[in-house]
Amino acid sequence: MYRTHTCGELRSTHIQQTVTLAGWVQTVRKFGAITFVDLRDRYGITQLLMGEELNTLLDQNPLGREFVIQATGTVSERSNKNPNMPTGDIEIAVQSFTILNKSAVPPFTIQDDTDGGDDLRMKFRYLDLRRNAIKKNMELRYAVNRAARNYLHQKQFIDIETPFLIKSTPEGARDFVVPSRMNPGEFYALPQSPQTFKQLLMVSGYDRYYQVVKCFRDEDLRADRQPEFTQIDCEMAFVQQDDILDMFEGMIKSIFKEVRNIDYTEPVERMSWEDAMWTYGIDKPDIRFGMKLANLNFPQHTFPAKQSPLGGLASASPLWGVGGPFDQAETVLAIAVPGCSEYSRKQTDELTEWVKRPQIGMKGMVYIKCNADGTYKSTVDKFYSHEIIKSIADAAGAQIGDLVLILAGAEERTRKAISELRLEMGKRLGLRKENEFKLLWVMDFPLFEYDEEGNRWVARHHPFTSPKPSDIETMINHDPKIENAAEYLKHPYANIKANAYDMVLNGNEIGGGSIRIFQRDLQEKMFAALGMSKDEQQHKFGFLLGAFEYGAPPHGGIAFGFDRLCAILGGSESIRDFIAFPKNNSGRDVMLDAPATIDESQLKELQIKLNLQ
RNA sequence: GGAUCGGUAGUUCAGUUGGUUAGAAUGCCGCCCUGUCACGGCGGAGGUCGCGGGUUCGAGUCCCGUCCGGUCCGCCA
Repeated sequence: MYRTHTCGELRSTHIQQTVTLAGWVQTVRKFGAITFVDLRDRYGITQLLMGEELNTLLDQNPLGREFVIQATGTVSERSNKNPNMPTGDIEIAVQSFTILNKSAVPPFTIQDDTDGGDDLRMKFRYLDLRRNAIKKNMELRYAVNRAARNYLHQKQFIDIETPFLIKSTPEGARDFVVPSRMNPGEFYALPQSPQTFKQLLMVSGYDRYYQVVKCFRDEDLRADRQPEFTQIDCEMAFVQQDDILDMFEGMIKSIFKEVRNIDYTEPVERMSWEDAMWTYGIDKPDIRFGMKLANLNFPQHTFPAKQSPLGGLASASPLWGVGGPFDQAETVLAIAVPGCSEYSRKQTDELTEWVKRPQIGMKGMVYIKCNADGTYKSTVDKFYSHEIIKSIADAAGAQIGDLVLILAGAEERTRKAISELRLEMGKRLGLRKENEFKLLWVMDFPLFEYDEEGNRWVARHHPFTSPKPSDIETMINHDPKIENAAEYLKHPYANIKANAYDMVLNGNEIGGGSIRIFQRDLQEKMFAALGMSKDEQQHKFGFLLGAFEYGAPPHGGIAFGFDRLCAILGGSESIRDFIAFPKNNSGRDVMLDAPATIDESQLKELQIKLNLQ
C-alpha cells in the first residue's frame, strides 16, 4: 500500500497518528537545518516537515518540483498554523521518505496562477490538468454529468448507446468521414448528433431515452466550439412541446441545485423568436438586464405587423432626407444605457471606435445624452429639431441621466451590431453578473431559412422538425419554389413556424430541440421542400421513412451542449478548460500533434490515393 | 475562405525615432539561514529576438513572404 491517507484529509483530530502519504512535490522550502515540503495530490496539499535527522537522506536524494514521493511520519500540530489551507493546522513530522519517481523541471508552474501560456499548457496538458483550476473544472463537469443522469434516471429515461460509425448525410454541418477498409471506396461518417437513432428508438417504444454522447462536426472552431463535443441528448414519445419544456427546465434547475446549490424556483420565461428578435435583436438574449431595443423607423416605432424581424423596412422614414447619418438607412435601432449621460467625449469616441471594429462593422454611432437638467445633447443636433431628438429618446425609453446609443444601416448588420453593443454595455455596467443565472426558452422559430447560394429553403433547425400544426396547411398547399430571390420573404414558407425551442442561459444557447415529424407523408413533404428528390430521400433517409410506416408515436426531444453548460456554470467563456484534452483553434491536438499523416501501407490497405493540392 | 492581434531567456513580458554589450520578474543552479507556507539573503548560468528574403553604413525595431498561436466574420441543419 502506497498511502494510508490522501493529502487533503488530515486534520488536528489525526494528531499523533502515524501516516503514509504519497503525491507530488509542490514546493521545497529549505530553512536552515529543517526543510518544509508541500505534498500535493488530487485531494489537497499537506505540509511535510523534514527535520535535521533527514538531512543526509535529503542530500543524497534531493527533491525537486513534481517529484513523486512517499513519506511516512507522525501527524503533528503546527507551531505556526496556516489558516489559508484546510490542512493548515497540522504537518507530518517525516521519519522516512522514498522518491517513487523523479521529474524534469516542468515548463510552467503547477499553480492556480500559472505562468504558462495557453499554447504551452495544451502541449503539456497532462501537467496542466494537475493544476487546481483545471481540476476543479473536471470535477464540476462530472458533477453536471451526475446531476443530469440522476434526474433523467429518476424520470425513467434510459441511456442507450448509438453508433459512431454511421452514414454521411450532407445536410447541415460537414461530416467527419472514416474510410472503410472492408468496403473499399466507401466511408462511414461520424454522427453530428444521434438524431435519427433516437427517433428510431421512439418508434421502438423506448419512450424516454437519453445519452451523454460525443458528437462530431467538421466546421471551423471558436472559443466555445470544438470539432468533437458532448451533448446531453434526450428524446421522449407521447409528448407535446410543453411537456418537454417542463421536463428539461426541471433538469437544468436540478443541475443548478446539485452543482451550484442554486434554488431556481421561478418558472422559466418563454419568449417567441420574433419577440426575442424585436426586443433584443438576437435569438439568444441575455435577459439578466433590460436595455431593450427601440426601432426608430418612424412613424411606426416598430416593424410593420407581420413582417419578419429580419426583413427590413420598405417605407421611407421621417428621419431621412436631412443629410444626416440616418438617410436611406434600412434600420435605425437604439438602446438607452442607464446613467451614462455624463460620458466624456473620450468615452463616446471610444464606443464609436468599438462599433467600427471589423467584427462589429458599423460606420459610426449616434448618441443622445439625456442631461440632468432635462436638455438633450446629441451628435445629430444640427439635423433634427429638439422635438424629434426628444421623441427618439422617448422611443428608446430613456430617462434623465441616460445615454441613448443609436446605430443605423442595413437591417441584419445593424441588428447584430446593436445586440453586441447592448451586451458590451451590460458588461461594462456590471449588469451581467457572474453569479446570476437567468434561463429563457426561445420558441416558435421559423421552420425554414433561405439559402441565397442555392436559392432554396434549408431547415433552420433540422429536417425532422415539425411545423406548427396551423402551418402544416401552408406547407402542403404551396410550392416551395422561390420565383424571385430578392423577395423570398414574401413566400409563404418564410412565415412557417416550427415546433422548435432553444434554452438560453445568460445569453448562451445551451440546448435546442423540437417536436419531430412522425408521419411519413409530412416528412416526405419536408424533404421535398428542402429540394430532395424522391430518390435522394430514399437513399439518405429511407430507413426513417420506412420506420414511420410501422407505428411511429408522436415524439420530440432536446439536446444540451454539455461542454458549454459546464463552462457557464464554471463562470468561463471558453469551453476548452472544461474538456480534458481539447483541440486548438485549427482543430489540432497539440499534445498528440494530431491530425497526422498515415503510413503508405495504411493508405494502400484502404485503397486511398492522396491528391494534395 | 477572410479580417485582426501576437511570436524576444525555461516561462510571462518590456525593449523609445533603426544606433554601443537586448532587460525585468519568475523559474533553474550554487552558498547561507531551525518555523516557512508567494519564505528570506548573496552569487551564477541562461538569447539563432519564430523562419526566409529585402531596405540600410547599421534591423528585435521598417518592408515582403512564410510558419505557429489567440480572437472574430463566413461556416456551425
